Amino acid sequence: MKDLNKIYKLLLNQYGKQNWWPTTLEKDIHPTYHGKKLDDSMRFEIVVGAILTQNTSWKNVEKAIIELNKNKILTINGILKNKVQKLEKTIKSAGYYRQKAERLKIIAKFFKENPFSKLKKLQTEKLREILLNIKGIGPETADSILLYAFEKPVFVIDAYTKRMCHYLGICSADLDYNEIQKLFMKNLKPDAKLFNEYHALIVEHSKHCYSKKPYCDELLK
DNA sequence: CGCCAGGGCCTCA
DNA sequence: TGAGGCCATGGC
Repeated sequence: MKDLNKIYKLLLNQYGKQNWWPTTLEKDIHPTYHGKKLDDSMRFEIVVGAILTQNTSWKNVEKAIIELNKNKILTINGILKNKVQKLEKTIKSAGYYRQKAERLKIIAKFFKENPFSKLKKLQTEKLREILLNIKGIGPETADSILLYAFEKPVFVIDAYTKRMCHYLGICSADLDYNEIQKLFMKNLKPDAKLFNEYHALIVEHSKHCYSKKPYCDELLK
């Protein structure tokens, strides 16, 4: 069995750097993050994307984010000022739009009351706990926010990661979120840049190998 | 037409 | 605590 560091090297070699969090920079509509230092508006956009992409393809999320930006709703105050019905209409393409509109309201309120500058000073574990107590934020969304918006070395586990690990014989199919996360974090250097790329590479690789059955992974098996 | 997409909440044992 | 139902649009 290949170890997790080896798998990373294979994926990086195959697909190259992913430079997440992804944006539609070619459309020149919202800010580009590539190689830039994150500011708070960028961090918030990442949080919004993390909510919208729950069980949803990024393509559909991208449309919703563009619509939010066009309507000047892609900010904490924008989300707070607009009616939930307006939010629902704007993010419709992302699916589950009623739930997600409500969730955006809740997280906007949270980040209004708790600025990034304050939250950044908290211990990662403490911040994770706080995020998990927000309605609409589960383990994957919390960890995506920690890793991509706060740049904390937290490994994000998603359905693809579980599928891939099970297929490769790295873990059993029913291993729970925290256990499989530990598996990655114990075997890798705690480096936010590494975790950022690794998770993105797993998603990219899985779109090729783990989207439709029967799964077939010539690269890693 | 059916399946899937970068999940999470609620309910009910 | 864990399995199952539910949420919903768009691509293929």
